[in-house]
Parts: sequence; C-alpha cells; structure tokens
Amino acid sequence: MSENKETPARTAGEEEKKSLNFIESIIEEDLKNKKNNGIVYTRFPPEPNGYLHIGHAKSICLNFGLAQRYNGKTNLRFDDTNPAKEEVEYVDSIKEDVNWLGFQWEGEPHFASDYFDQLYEWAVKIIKQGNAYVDDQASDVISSQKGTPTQAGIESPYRNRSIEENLEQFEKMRNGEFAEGEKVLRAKIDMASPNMHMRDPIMYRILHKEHHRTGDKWCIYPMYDFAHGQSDYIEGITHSVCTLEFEIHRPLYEWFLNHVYTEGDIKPRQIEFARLNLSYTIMSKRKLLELVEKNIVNGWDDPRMPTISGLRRRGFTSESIRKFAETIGVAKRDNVIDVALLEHSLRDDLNKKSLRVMAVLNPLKLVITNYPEDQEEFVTIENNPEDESMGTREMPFSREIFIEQDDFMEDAPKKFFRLAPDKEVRLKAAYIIKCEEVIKDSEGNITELRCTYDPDSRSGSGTEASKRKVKGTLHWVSAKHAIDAEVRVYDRLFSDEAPDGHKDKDFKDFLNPESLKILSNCKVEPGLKDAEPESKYQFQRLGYFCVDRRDSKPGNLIFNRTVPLKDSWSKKNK
RNA sequence: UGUCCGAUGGUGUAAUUGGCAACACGUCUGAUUUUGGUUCAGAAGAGUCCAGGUUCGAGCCCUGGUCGGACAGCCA
Repeated sequence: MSENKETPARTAGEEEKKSLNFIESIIEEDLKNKKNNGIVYTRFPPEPNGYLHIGHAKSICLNFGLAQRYNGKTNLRFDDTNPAKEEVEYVDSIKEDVNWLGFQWEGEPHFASDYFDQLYEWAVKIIKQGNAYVDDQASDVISSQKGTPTQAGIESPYRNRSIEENLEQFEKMRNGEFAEGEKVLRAKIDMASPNMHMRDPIMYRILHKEHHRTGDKWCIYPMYDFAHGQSDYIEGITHSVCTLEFEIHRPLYEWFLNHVYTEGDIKPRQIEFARLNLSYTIMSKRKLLELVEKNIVNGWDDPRMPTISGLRRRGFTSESIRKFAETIGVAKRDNVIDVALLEHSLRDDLNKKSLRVMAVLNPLKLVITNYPEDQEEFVTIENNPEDESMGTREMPFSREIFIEQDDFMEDAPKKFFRLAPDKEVRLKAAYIIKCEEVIKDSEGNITELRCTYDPDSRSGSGTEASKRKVKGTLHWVSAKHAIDAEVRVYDRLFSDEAPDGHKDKDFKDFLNPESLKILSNCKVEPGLKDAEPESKYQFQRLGYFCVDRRDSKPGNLIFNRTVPLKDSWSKKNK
C-alpha cells in the first residue's frame, strides 16, 4: 500500500539529503555488492498470541517501509509454532491491524505451520548429518546441565546415540508414542559455548495439543530457533529484521541455516533493532493481557490501550502512526520515546483534516436577556481554518445557549480571558455578550448566567461592532437545538513515566485513576446528529474527538476524546 | 567476574571516503489569531561515557577502562 512518500528521486545537482538508518545502510551495501541478485524481501512475523501494539507498528512500518523504498516485497507470516498460546482471533485481528495501518503484504499470509513438513525433513537431515539427537532426559535435568552464562554445561548421556537410533526415536516422537516432556530433539553443537543458545538447543518438543491450523496432525512442534530462519529461507526473505533480544540467537539462526542451505539460494540475514518503549505506557503483551483479563480495561481495543486497535478506537489516524514511526527512527540503542511525540504526530495530522464543531462537555445555561424569546437565526462558521476548501456551515443561534462551565469564573484572575461578571466575550461566529447576572441555587452553585448581547456585533456582518476585539472567544451551542451526547474523556492509562520500571512495585500500582471520565450530558451542535462511527472532529477549543466505533448508535451518540488541544493556559495555571 | 550489543542536549534520531555537532519533540520568549489551537519569529539547552593514542584535524579510527542492556523456557 502506498505511504504517499515522495519518491526519493535524486536528480543530479539536487542532492537528496535524507540520511539512512543503519538497516538501510546494510541494504544499500548489499545492493551494491549484488547480494541476493539485488532483491529486497522482508517479512513481519508476529506470533498470533495477542493483539498488535504500537511497538509492532514500528516494526511493521520498518519492514514494509524498507521493501517500499527498495522496490521489494513484504510477507506477513504468523509464527505459530506453539499451539498452546495461539488463537485464530489473534490471526484475524493482526491482519486487520496491518491493513488498517495502510500496508498490504505480498500474496496470502504465510504461517510457520505451513512449513512443518519441510522442517521435519530438515530435522531428519540434520540427524543424518550426525548433528542432532533425541534426549530422553527430563526438562529440569536438561536445564541443570545447561550451566550458567559463566559456567560451561555438561553433555547429555544421550548425546552420542547412533544416527539410526536417533532417527527411530524421532519418528516415534512424531508418531505420538511418547508423552509431553518425555523426549526432545536437540542440536548437537557445544555444551561449553560461551553463548547459552548454542549449548545443544532444543529443536523439537512434544506437545499433544490441537493446533489452530494443523489440528492434530502433529504432536511435535519446532522451537522458534529452528523454525524462524528456515521459514525466512523458504520464503526467500533477504533481510530478516527483528528486535534486539534475538541478537544472541543469531549464531544459532546461522547454524541451522548453514545445515540446510543449498548454495546459490537466497540467504536470509538477521538484523536486530531496538524495540520501541513509550513513556507512560507498557508494551509487554503479557501485561496487556493481564489488563484485559482483569477487566482493568474494556478489552484489547479499549481506547486507553497502546494496541493498534485501541489507538484506532481512540481516534488515531493510521497516517499519524506511520509518521510517528518515521520520526522516531531506527537504531540499536535502548530508547524511551516521549508520548508527547506520538501526540504531536496525531495533532499535526488531525489539525489539517478535521472538521471544527461546537460541543459543550459541561454545560452551563446562559440566557441572553435582550434577545427576543421567539427569535432564532443561523450563523456561518468555517469548517476548518486550516483548509478553506472545507467550506462553511450554518449553525442555529437563539436566546438560550450552553457554554462550558470552565469558561465562567465569578472571581476571575486578571489573565482570565473568558466570561466573568461584567465582562465581555465573543461567542464564536456569533455575538459579543456581556455577563450581567449570576444565578445560583440554594447551595450556592451557579446554575445560570444572564447576559446581554450587542446586536451589531454579529460575526462577519461588517459593522464596527463586529470588528471589535474582545479578549476571549467561547464555543457554545444553542440550547433548544443542541443534541445530547456521551463523551468519554480518556487520559493516559498510567500516571508514572515508566510504570514497569520499578523494581519492587507492580505496574498496576501506577494506573491513573482518572484515565476515563464519562460525561453523559454533553451538548453538541445539531449537525452531528448522523455522525458516522469513527468520524473525527475537533471540538472547538477542547480537542479532537471521534465517534466510538463500537458503542455509538444513532440516537445515542458516543464520542471518545482522542487527545486534547495543546493548552498553554491551564498549564501555566497549575 | 563468560558471550553478544550499546553509549551524542530533557527525549529521540543525524553528522556516508576523519573537517570544527544538525533536525524533530519538549521547554521558554515575542508576533499574529473570532480556537489560550494553528502559524510565524526567536531563545535556552550537548562539546559527543572516561583515559590515552594516531592525525594539521577525532563523535567517527586504535588501545584500555566505565556504565547500561540481552542471554541460564521443552515461549516467541
């Protein structure tokens, strides 16, 4: 899918200065050396055991972006070698999320499980080479023989079984003659290797589990290390990009590959980059799953979740996520990106595109006493000052309106540019009003404001009064025309910069108790009546909001606050 | 006292045959503004982990340290 990136067509004389990230440098070097016939083929290989999150988005943009840049292709491959953790629900959500982000993989999605036959054959081949053996020991024994990072391991007593016996045992494993954990197939490498992953790593384990695609055909399943590189090889992947924690697996990746590789074939190369960390956010699938299972959030696509489906439901655009991924870059050092940068890409995109509308979240009734009771009129308002082509629209105005409670203060400080007793303010696109009287209930709560308006001050009328400068401009909505809506005001899920960075505390200790506030008697302008699910708006002076794609129904409008507008006023007055 | 990897403003990322540290976010001014938004103009903020070395010249190269991360699942 197109990313709308201007092609970096470098015309002579006009040096395109775009610098390369380290992966692009590697690729250009490979291209220069005619490696793999000049082909660039990447893949995005999630395990279908959860929903994709913003960290995956970085990887998706990277892998697909690389292929786009170098006229290559990208596969979507599900790394489904562990039937205990994987589900079709996740497969479906992953496909949807990748597409929504704006990318289309080459051909049909691939599955590591498609290669189980081939992988089995290769395992047999490696046994025949004398480089793999069946170990009958229990898991804890094998583990204790592994040694430690600073201490060599010891060899299994089964390490030197004959090839024939290994072949026979492995076949029996496959035929289901053993229970789970009874035997494993191991590569015969080096129990004294300084790299733990090379100490006779397990290639196959017995799992009597139904697989979401192969059903009960198999009861032995390959481990990640034995499956991944070979899957890359089968698919003709040239650059296998993964995160840093696999760096130490690379010698093993290459070891397996070298034992099945045929000269002349494309040989995949593993390249590792630093995964994304975001401030105020957790990225671990395990922890995200915990939030879902404990109902701390409302599902994987809760708008507070960093999942792609959560961000989507929150009101993020895929463009803003792609832009974000491009902005943060790719490198090998650990990093923590400030969420403010994500929010910046979002606002930047939404600012250009979204329709400005009037919505009052916490309504305060305001009566314009000198406006005739039976009168109403339409005022004209621009749809987006950033984009004239979006035109204007008409909005009803009448004697009783609602304004935001925050826009009135009885004892206002000097810098308060909003409404206060005896002060003037402009109602956006309408008139200048002056506050004459404050009505309160018996408990002293302000229930209503009485104002007068200047009939000559109507916006756009051209009169002197219409050009008068007043300090503040308020958004409003006509009381009798406004429609009701529920607004879900979301804030960050965690109140701590690094919720999972505390040694002795659980990440759940840092949940922000105000991450969701439901406002149920909001008033929005009548034009929003038939707003489509997922449509995005700027609520004038408040922020960006979208119609909830799951819960909003005609007649029961529900908006999610995507992100507030930047606010230098409340920041100063904290 | 292992192996692999990393180290540049508050945060990210650049600096591509070694040439006197750039961009973005954030922060702070000021201007414009019928959104306390946007836009515009400007400012502050690092001398590149440390110590040596090579060189006319080092963030880039060499040596030795320091600090941080990953690795001891029949997870991926």
